[in-house]
Amino acid sequence: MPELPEVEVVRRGLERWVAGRTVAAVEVHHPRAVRRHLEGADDFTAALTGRTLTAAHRRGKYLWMPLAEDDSSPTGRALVAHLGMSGQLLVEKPAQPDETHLRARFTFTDGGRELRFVDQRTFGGLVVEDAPDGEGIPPRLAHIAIDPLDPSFDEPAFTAALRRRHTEVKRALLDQTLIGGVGNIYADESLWRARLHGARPTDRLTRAQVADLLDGVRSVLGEALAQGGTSFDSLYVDVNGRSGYFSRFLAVYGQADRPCPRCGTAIVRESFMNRSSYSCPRCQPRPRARR
DNA sequence: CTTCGCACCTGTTGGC
DNA sequence: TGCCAACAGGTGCGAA
Repeated sequence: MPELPEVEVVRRGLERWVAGRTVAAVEVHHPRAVRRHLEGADDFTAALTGRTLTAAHRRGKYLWMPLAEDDSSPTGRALVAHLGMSGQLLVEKPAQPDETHLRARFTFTDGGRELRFVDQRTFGGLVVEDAPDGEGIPPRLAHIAIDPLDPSFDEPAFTAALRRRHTEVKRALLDQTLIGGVGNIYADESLWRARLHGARPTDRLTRAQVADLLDGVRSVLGEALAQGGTSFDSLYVDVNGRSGYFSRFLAVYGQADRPCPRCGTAIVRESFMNRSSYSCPRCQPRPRARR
């Protein structure tokens, strides 16, 4: 999945290439792409046709584009998108051949480049829903926490909430109601930077350890964003199809058996929450069993 | 309330 | 060459 840096790269692309344009037509090529739009694909299409997308916003890994005010909708509405594990939003010339996993196409009244939603695994999706005051956050996204790069991120509140949890620290990092935007790659990278094993119990972390962890999260997200995100393959690209370069700078994620950049010890892969976790066994020792 | 496991999909990779 | 298991960057839901 695209995590915060990759989604933010996409948001910037939408802001530049799509915001301010008026939808001419919408084609839904796969019903799963709009499954969260409970009124169905036809209603989804009708809700967007003729409407102007005013801006592009992000909360965690969700994106939304408010629709310009219109007589047909008294309250504001917005096009909400989540990329899931493999979703892409691409801005392309109409002559470009359709992608194998093209799920939806938006054309615009200016006759310029199309917006396409391409999604191999169909875990992502699009929905139109109410967004109070136009620019307000859609209710579907209300449970997603502010991300740590946002100036309004409340560090003391996060620290308290994290230490109140009775779980392992990596689980907490991946919990989007606690902190937005962190996924499997950047959780592992952040934990390595903070020299913490993902299985550390949250209720035993000191304030200093949480501060180190947040420093790790912020620095790795910021650096990844500056590199255009992490792309191992063509599945994670910006709206123009270009890959990011952060994969070169990963210290532990996907680096099993390679030396830790800090101490040279071989990185280990462990199964964790039915997925992979990577860490340095020397810098990030497993916690002792609870007594 | 919190916490956890799994279902939801398609494709690629590597071992036998 | 084929087959099959394991794995891939996420989230929502139901169960305990």
